[in-house]
Amino acid sequence: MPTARRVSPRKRPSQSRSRATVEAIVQATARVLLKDGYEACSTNRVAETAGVSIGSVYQYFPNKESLVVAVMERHLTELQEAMAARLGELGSADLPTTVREMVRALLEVNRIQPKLHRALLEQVPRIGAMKRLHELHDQYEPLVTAWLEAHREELDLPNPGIAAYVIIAAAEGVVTRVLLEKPSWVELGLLEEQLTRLVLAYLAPQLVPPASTARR
Amino acid sequence: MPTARRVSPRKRPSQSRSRATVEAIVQATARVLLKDGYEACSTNRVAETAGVSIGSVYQYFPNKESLVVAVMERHLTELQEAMAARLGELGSADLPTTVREMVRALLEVNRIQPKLHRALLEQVPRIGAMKRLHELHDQYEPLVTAWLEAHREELDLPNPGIAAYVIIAAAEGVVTRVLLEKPSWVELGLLEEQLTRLVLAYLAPQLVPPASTARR
DNA sequence: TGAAATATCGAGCAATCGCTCACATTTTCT
DNA sequence: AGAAAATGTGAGCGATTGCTCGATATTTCA
Repeated sequence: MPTARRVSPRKRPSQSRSRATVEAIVQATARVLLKDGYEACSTNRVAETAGVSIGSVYQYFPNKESLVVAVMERHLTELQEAMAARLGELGSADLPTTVREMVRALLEVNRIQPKLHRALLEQVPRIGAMKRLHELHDQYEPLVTAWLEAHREELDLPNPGIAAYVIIAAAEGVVTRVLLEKPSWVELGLLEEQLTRLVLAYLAPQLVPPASTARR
Repeated sequence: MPTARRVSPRKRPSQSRSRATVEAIVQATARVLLKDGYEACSTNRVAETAGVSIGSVYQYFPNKESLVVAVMERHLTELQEAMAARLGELGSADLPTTVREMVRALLEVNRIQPKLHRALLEQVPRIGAMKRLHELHDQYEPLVTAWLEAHREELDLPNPGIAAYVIIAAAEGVVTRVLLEKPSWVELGLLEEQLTRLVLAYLAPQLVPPASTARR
């Protein structure tokens, strides 16, 4: 009888040597994804790029998809943590200020590894890997909902849950698109202005200052 | 000397028989895409599903990607035409009414072949095919910009071009996401209400009715 | 009618894919 | 030290991929 059959092909790296291997593999996946896209991101290619044998890849990753998932997982975790940190700093200022702060946080968070972000958005198909992206959204939602509910009367919103969903989806839609198509707008601060107005106006139209007052 | 080498492998179908073949191929591509996803959408599979030999496929399509592009092209053309028709019907009512009409148009248009729409959004990678999707957006933009410019003073917007971009991106972001995640909201009419408010408030905060007035 | 144009066919090629496994090497632990 | 555990290796399997091409069938039209 040969060595016991391995049921789960995935193993956890315990020595520092193997942790470095896993690290190299994940980074290589990101690099290939960035340089040549998803279709070209074959397991053999990743192994070669990582300077590691294909066998080693399959010691820690059960299949091809899990490579991409790992990259996405990392990136999104980074975004999540950055966002959580920014939201934690949020004081109890008035509504316009708070909204602006949140918008600013969203914008800054979306500037972490923008090329990778773009590649992941544009290239990766399959809900399997993509689902994680929605989780990011799902994590903002209860926070925003709670915040809206706390200010329910002040805002007079019929349904905070739906409102939270709408503003998150709208903000993310705009940010994602602008980052892909008009990245310079972010630099110019145009986006911050417009997004703040979009969200604030939806939540509390009466608090929106006249447009001509807008900075720049 | 053998038959002249064909430079472009794509041929235009001239007889009705071949037009039917092309039709069958495009429909088969859509069907496979829908049923088994992008990865499973191989050329051989498409040919088989279309009830046509693989050779016939390559008479009219230069490569695999062009199959998916053809499907996307068709679908988006359909959406574009529907949208153009709806926008053409737009009367010269007041702002809130007009915005609501446009939102309604956007929602209805997005209900054309929703399953295919979803499959294309979720599955298809590669900017090559995806680029066409942005063109749809790009086509709304000048229309909305022009409309905003025509009502410039009434709205007091510093930059109609940016405003158009923002509301289109926001609306599309929300619609796309809701259609994928909460399709029932569309049926309930919730989305129409919220989107109208989102856009109207951004454009003219003073025209937004109190939230408690909202229907339902 | 019959030759040219158009269309269809499908066996099969070269390349690549994801992935396995028997074995070699390094590290850990007693 | 040496056994056991962890890690690394890469030739290569079987399947599939996108796609070609010579042969055949159908349509067009003078």
